[in-house]
Amino acid sequence: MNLKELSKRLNLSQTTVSRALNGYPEVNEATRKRVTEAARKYRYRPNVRARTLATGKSMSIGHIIPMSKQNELVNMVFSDFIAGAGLVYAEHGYNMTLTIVKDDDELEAYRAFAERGAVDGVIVQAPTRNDRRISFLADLDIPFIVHGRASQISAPYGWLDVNNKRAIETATKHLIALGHDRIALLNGLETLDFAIRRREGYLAALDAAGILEDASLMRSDDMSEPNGYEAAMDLLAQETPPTAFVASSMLLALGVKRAIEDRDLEMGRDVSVICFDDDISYLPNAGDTPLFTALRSPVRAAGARCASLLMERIIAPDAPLPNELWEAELVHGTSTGPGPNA
Amino acid sequence: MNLKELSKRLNLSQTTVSRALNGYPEVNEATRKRVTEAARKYRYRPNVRARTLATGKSMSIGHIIPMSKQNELVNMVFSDFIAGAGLVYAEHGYNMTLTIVKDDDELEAYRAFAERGAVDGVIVQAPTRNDRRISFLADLDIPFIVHGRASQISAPYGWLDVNNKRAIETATKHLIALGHDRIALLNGLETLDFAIRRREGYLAALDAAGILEDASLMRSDDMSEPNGYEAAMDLLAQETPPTAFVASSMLLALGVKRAIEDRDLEMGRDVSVICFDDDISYLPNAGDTPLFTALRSPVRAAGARCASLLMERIIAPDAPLPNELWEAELVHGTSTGPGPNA
DNA sequence: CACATTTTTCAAAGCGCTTTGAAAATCCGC
DNA sequence: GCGGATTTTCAAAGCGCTTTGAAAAATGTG
Repeated sequence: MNLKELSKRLNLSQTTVSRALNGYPEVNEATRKRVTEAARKYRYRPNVRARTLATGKSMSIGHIIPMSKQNELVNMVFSDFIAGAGLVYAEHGYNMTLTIVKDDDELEAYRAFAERGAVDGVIVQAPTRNDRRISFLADLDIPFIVHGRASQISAPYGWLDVNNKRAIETATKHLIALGHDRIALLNGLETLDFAIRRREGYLAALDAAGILEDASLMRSDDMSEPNGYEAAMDLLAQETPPTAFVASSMLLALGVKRAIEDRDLEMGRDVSVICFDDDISYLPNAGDTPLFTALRSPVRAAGARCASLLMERIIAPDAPLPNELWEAELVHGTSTGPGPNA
Repeated sequence: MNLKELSKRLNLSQTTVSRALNGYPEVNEATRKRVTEAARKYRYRPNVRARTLATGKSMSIGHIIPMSKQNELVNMVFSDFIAGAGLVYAEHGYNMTLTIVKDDDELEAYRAFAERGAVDGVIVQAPTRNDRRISFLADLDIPFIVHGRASQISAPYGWLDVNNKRAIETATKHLIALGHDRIALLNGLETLDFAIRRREGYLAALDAAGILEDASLMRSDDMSEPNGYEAAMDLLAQETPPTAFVASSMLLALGVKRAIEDRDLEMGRDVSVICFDDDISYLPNAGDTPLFTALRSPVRAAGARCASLLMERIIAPDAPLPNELWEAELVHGTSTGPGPNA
């Protein structure tokens, strides 16, 4: 059943039927009722392809997930992020167009989205320092919101970020206050902006305490459990192993925990661990006393908020660009305890 | 730059330009070259909305992710599944339309996809015993593939499933062979078909060994780490605690592991754990000797295969419905050891 | 009741492509 | 160099909606 048939059945023009259904004021309430009832009766549903062509809006938001050949892992954070975003889209009548691309094709995928009119806006995730996507999208003139920031980009753009530097600075200071001074950093890939900021936070805390940085205590890799394990095993095997770890994700921290146990040590007593916690729904660091002492910032909420900001940008493209910096919250778990200087 | 402008620039009709670009044979190679070059030069990209309207195909596959109010967790398996599927879609020029819906709106979301022509096919995940979506989609006459099966549905439909019963039967038999007879089952929600099959496998193995089933040893809940922990803590506190666990996911197994350690026991020595392993990329149970003894079946590969099957169905809707049953592979890890009867 | 206003409905154009059916151009053999 | 076959190009219709600008109907006013 399409509009033509429906309007024929009703002895009305397509115009009137369309307007009745879309809530335009210039239609008699009696006929509107007649139309909506007929629409229900005949199960009329406007064809979305025709509608998007006519309106010029695709009512869809693009998310592009790059998948590298080296690190085949799709960020686990991602699924919670889109869960948050997706619900907001739905509330606004939008849906989400997801594209998984090999790394090299990434920019091209954004361009395809924009120039072919496939989506009305996009979300950029995990920006690098000087992320090419940002100016690229600005040139394409498509609304977008960055989850994170690209510190080397000066031109304004809309973003929502966690204060990664302060979060990790707080984490590190917490360990220092507990009496640790050999503190390892297991960071994410430092091509990513957030990882760089986290390192800065780590270094700032050491510096404030007069602790010299030690390159051998800093690692940077994909934030998977095995990588956390490997790095921790390696570090714990040093002559003077670290007494504490700052991990950039809960998965890394789980790897560290496994390494600690493998060496017959106890987490929270022999070795302290603090991590950044994205508050993933199926891997929660929860309870009255959570497993890990952590800096928590829920990624699902961030997804929802990014979606809202994007919706607003689409509605009002000339409004000032939103910039939001969220603070992570320190939660006390069982993974930290007094260090050698306590 | 749209088709009209481009063809004007080239002094050709829209027909010819369109055909040249879409590789139709009835166009002179010389003009085709001229057209493709001009298209590149002017960065012409066909508008996807207009194209989908004209062709009647949306070139998009729908995935619907329900999010319950009770258990707010988005299945973790899901993100690896779509990573596999997404790449296959891309190869075929399709992309993925994702909708996150509250539970109640789920069927309606499928209907919207189908009747509004938003997608050319859908994937159904995590079917229940008598999943309403299957007949619903069959009625809507839209190509679909089910990841899993709905055992109470007799009408044919396309599916790809893991032999869940045999996998868990093998797992349980493995534990029995090791000398265990008090074996707990931590299952997923038994509204889901795969969970029911897994329980059947568990019971079949017990039965074959003449072990009486014990309802107090069987749990069923969301497959999250905390649920695994809670269930295991509870079970290990019984007068005669189980000496082995069959866990329906690696997250549950991780929870079990934590519980075992909390009770100062050692996994693989005091208590054995075997799990179903979806081989999630960022939470791998890998290495020469993986942490968990497990029945492994990679979910990303399943996603890719489901996508392929769906592409085939779209191309040839009258071909026989594909049904594929995959066997899980037993991998030996450190989490199992001899039981009391060894 | 005639006229101006407002409300309601309509026919037709347009969104940017693909595709049909026909016309124009080219080619071929004799 | 001519008629027929073939290759190449084209104008126009159509996909199913929304939206514009105008007409028709209803309402109000003096």
